[in-house]
Amino acid sequence: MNEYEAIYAAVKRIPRGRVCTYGGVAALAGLPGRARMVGYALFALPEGTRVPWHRVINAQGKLSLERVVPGGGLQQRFRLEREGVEFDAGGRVSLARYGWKSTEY
DNA sequence: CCACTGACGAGTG
DNA sequence: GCACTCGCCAGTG
Repeated sequence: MNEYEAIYAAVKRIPRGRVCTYGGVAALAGLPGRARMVGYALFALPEGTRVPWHRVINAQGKLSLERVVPGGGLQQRFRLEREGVEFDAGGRVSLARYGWKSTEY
């Protein structure tokens, strides 16, 4: 299994209605400290690959997709809200409430 | 081989 | 809470 697949597998473990940080996904994938690799892998995510990528956000509770394509974060936000994840006035997610840890579930 | 870039994180001011 | 810097490492030219 290459590192990308390991990352995808880690993302698939995130329960519905929860979110995980890039660093968290990296750790689950066995790539501690390689948060950027997670972002790189998700950027190169082939369409058709069933991965809940929208549940992956940065440590600040923001949607990083917005950095790449302004406006693209709306789609991610909609998907999360549809799962019951709430956003604050700043458009950020409370990791204290929705952050997922591998020890749970 | 080198320089630069990037869905990031942690530390600093 | 925000802006900046540095460390991280695969891709790209």
